[in-house]
Amino acid sequence: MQTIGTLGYALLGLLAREPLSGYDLAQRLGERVAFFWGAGHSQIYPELRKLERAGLVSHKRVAQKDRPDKKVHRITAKGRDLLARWVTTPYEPAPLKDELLLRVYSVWLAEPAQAAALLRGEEQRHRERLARYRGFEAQILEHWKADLDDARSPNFATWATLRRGLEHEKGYVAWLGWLAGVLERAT
Amino acid sequence: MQTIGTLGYALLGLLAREPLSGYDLAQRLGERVAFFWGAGHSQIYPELRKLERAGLVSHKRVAQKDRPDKKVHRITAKGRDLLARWVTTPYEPAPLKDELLLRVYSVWLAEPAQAAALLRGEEQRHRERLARYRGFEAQILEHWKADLDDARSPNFATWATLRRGLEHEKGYVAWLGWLAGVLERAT
DNA sequence: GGACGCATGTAATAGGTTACATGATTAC
DNA sequence: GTAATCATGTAACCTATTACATGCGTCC
Repeated sequence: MQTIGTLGYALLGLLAREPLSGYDLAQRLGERVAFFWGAGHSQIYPELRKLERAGLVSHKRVAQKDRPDKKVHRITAKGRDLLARWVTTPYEPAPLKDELLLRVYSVWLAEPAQAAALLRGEEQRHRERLARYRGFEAQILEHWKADLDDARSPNFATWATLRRGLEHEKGYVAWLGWLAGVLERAT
Repeated sequence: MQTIGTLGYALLGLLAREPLSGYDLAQRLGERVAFFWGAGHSQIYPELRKLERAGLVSHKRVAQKDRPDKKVHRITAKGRDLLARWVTTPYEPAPLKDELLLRVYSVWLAEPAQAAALLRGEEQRHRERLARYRGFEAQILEHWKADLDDARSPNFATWATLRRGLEHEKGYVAWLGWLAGVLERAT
């Protein structure tokens, strides 16, 4: 029995909610769920084959009119069990990596005005992300209100991760605004 | 001319402040500066050789009594220039990866009590990290007060990254406490 | 004698990104 | 025709982790 990696659990976590094609999975890991994991399609397709060989997912080819065929992947009972057990497995956090913070660590060597411009651009990027997350939040509060105190509901779990994403973006925007302001005043 | 990667800039960023051995660099990237980057010694030693071949750092062997010799690395003028230019180079953020968030995304499949226990453990870990960062903050406010409004000072840059680290840990602790509470009440 | 901290490296493997590759259909 | 979206894959390369490997000195 081969051990499955974090990407595998990311795919299983998405498939535990709904059957999806490799393309769909790549969309979610490239854009929508991007506040806690990410992957490109070139990593996803081979990983799906691996999960299938391990009996954790199965697929069915589905013909579509007006579009190419797709392979719809479904999680198996075995896959669901493995995923459920993984959630509470003891864990060591990976060191977090943030290239922008790393750049700021050396910002004292750069022109303050140039650095401030870069940071204002990032502030804008994170404001947009925050707005997008607030949009998700509004939809959740509108459609899933009843699930938000039910720990057994997938919608509750989505809500929980989104709350963290929202706080992260809020804090990041505030920090970027503060730092850009300091650098602008230093010119 | 070879292009240098993010790890290379992490090492240059540390060496721009003070000369350090490979061992020292590994300490900082494994523990102290860990709120924005990380690396193990097996990655650091080869990378230092690479930076040296590119003329960005130089080293000098220093004998010590009671301890093995060490190689003290120093950034060159060329290295400092490259680092300063990199800081304001246009950049695309890497998707962030947080395995704990990924687990929470599937928490609806797990026993709430077990999940809550894992989260309380993480809450404790982050509380400790927060306390450590507050200790750094106290030292900075005591010794570097005069530098904190000088954008050209390395101490200002350290302070700026630490502020982000503090906010990150505060937000994480609050979120973990909230989520663990919800899961405990669901038992 | 054994564990621990200092100090430096290499080798094997796993994980991830970028580029290559193909092909259908729809909208402009 | 040509760009965009849907859809699936492979190959080459780079990055990062884990394990292997060595050796001195101090403390218990």
